[in-house]
Amino acid sequence: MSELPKAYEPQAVEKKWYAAWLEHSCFHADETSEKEAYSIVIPPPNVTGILHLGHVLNNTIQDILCRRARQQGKEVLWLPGTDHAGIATQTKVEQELREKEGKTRRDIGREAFLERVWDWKEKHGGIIIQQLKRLGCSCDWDRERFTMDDDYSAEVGRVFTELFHEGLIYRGKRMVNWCPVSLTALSDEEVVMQPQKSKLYYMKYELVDSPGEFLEISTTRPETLMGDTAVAVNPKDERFEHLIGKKVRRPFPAAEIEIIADDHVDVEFGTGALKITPAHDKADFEIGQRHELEIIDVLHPDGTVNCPECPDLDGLDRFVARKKAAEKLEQLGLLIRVEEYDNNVGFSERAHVPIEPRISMQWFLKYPCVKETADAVASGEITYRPARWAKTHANWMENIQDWCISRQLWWGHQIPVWYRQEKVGELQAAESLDVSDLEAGDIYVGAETPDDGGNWVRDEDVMDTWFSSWLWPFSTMDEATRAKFYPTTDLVTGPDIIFFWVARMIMAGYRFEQQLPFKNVFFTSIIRDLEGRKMSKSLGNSPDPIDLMDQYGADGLRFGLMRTAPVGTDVRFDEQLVAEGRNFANKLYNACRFRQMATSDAVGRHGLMPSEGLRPYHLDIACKLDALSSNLAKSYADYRFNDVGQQLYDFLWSEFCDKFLEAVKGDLRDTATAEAREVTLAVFDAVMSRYLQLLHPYMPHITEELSVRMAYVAEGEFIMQKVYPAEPLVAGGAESSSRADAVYATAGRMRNLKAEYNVATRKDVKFIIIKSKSWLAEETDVLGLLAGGDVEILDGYDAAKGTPAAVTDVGEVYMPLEGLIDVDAEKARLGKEIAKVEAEVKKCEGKLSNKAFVDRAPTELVDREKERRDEWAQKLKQLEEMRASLG
RNA sequence: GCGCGAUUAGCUCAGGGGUAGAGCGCAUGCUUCACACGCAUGAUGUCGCAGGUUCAAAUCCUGCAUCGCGCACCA
Repeated sequence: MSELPKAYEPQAVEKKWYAAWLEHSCFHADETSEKEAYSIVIPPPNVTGILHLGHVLNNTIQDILCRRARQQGKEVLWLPGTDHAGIATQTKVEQELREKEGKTRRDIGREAFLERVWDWKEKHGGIIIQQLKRLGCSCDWDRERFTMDDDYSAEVGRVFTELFHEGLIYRGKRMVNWCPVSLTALSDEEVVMQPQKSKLYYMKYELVDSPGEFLEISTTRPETLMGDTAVAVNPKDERFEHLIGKKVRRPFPAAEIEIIADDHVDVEFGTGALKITPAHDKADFEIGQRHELEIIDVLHPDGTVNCPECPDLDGLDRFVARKKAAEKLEQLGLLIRVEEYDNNVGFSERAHVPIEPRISMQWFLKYPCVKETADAVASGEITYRPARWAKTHANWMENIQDWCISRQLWWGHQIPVWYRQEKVGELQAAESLDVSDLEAGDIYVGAETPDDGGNWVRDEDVMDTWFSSWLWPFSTMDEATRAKFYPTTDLVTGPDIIFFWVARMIMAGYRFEQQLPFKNVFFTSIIRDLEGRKMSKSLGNSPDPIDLMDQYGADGLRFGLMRTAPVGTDVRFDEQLVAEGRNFANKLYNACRFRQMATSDAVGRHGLMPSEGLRPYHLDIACKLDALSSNLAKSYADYRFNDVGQQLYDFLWSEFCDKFLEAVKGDLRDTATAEAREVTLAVFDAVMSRYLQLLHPYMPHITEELSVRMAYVAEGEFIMQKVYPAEPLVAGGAESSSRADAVYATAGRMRNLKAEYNVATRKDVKFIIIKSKSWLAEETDVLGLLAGGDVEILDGYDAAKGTPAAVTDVGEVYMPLEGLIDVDAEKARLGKEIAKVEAEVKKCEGKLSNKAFVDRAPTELVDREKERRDEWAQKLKQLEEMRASLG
């Protein structure tokens, strides 16, 4: 080890250990194990996805939980896989097809197109998996699943069939969110509202009965005017009361439409009169249903106008048509004015274009087990962390609407419904295929084509991708695995998919497995850039995790991200954090390198503390290691990962390196006695071997590397498989700790003195200590080492006037400096210090003279305050004496 | 509109009824034989604003402000 470079180089090390873990099946979960089960299913990333920082955070947390569970002796299953991501994947392949061959999917046909998607999947599907491996994820890759694996697909079909026969899945012509780019229906959850700068057009329709009289109407969508079948006013609106039931002229195509009264109309908004286009607006559709209005669809699926009666509009894109329609109104003298108007418009989450409310034939699901799902979270049977997300969950469950599960795509699980061929033409022509319209013998729902010899055609639609992901926690497991590992223990995911995924999985768990799918859900933070913006490709503010790993190592990235990832709020990502992670790895590496330079003998391979020759520093660091271990357990119990990281950091850097290693440095030099060296090496090893285990979940690679190099694990063993010992390293040891702490604190004061008098840090100085603690003589060697000087204990000391001095926990410290003594300077310095201490005394006294405090605060608090006052007063007295001695 | 977060050092963030914390950055000094991805020392805060509860509030309560996020939307 001594021949290794000064700085830790993670790249080769990380690669080596990941390969070794894989080779030895360290990640494989044994379903026949007797050990307690711990399981997580990965939130399957899109098969075409590329790793981003959100994935890194999310999967690092899962890996930490899994590695920690292994250290607790559990049988761990982390089940990985990918999601077919219907729209995203299909869009990508279609785009490629268009760019390379200038063809659409319809040009090549369903079968050929699907072949292409599978090819694409084979080619690109493995990327994100490789990236997760690079990060160190300890998934059971033998169990890797894909949502379109044959058996998984079979499960999806089975579930559909079951729910259909139960009456929960139905087909109907409804108003859905239609994406004019993807040409498919979307669920409500796939629509994102975005504020828009729109225009509000004020126009007027002439009254049929009173030519020359007009009703003023405001709208943002003049291009759907051709589909208007009524104008609505509020029945309570006195302005229009006399018009209800009368007719107005729709300008184009010319028609007479009725003025109706409906409560939905807001009297305050616009002119108070609302044009009703039942085919192109959800609210209008409902009003239309109430008043039995005709539904005129004036848009094609791709968002272009479908209105042959208006040739100048027909075929135009909806936004072009909007301007054109406004122009037409103006020419007709029917446009009053146009106002700028800010409103919210629903956009397709994937295609980033405004969705079009559209009536179409779709499959819907009435959610099963709604009550169980709401109750499970409300009652705490399933724990949401942070807890506030439970409210979001409850909110959604209350307002739940039927789920549109069909998509007009090809890539996905095809709806397992067959129609009798002869009926199809009829049905398609009629465009009114309600299930109720079909004779029982004309429709078949099931896995295979009915084999009655008839001609059957399959429903062309596929299912929403989430309709397969909601089965993920159990459909990914075979029977034996399910028996051992279901329900899973933890789920780690983003709060943005509570509706899409988490709540639906709970429903599916109850409905199909009669059990909740997981016990705890941990919602990760959303990672933002330093300006607080969401990471996105278009902004280019999303650092590539692979670059970061190249630069800082996977361990550095993991540690840096985890140390700052707050519980429950967004994270502002700063690359500096990752650099700190790398620096930390380097610090650890060098601490071990230091030990190996002293001797490559692994004195402490047995991991026990020596029973003899221990000094306070040895016991102190062992005590602190034990404290660290139990404090980490508390933080883990609350899923406070940032806390865990911070504690791991502080222990190694402040306690182990800055204090312990500096204190025992002398023991590792050639000048030390063999015994001292043995003890120190053994303590180093005992503490470090455990510390590496504690750090392992956060930095798996470097801890494995060091454990093996330092022989903390036997040949062929891995730290990742080693159970953390139940017994603490030391029992008690508090006395040693306080003695060590006093020495560390005093050394600090002595260094202060040197700094204040501009004595070079490295220059050895002679210190005199009087009125010292009885045990101090045993520790002067270490004190001198830490402070950089020699320490002499005297009964009394007649200090030259102006000698720098300080009052410490172990006695009065003097730093005689020949030629540097300046009475005035020392007086001034002491004066400052006295002022500080005086202020402290006053503070304490003020508090203690407050009768209310003394009477009403807890006694131990008052006592503590008194103690503190006495200590300060004592110190003050000593300091004043020193100043007095200066004359 | 309804709901939920956040507001602490220049930056990123911990903390939490009883002495304001870390890392980075900054200043000064160190090529000290583990580490400059380092060591030592130091400076830096009306804990968003205003009330209230309390012996005691940065912390609990109420209101407000600013930023952010959900949900619902009026064409």
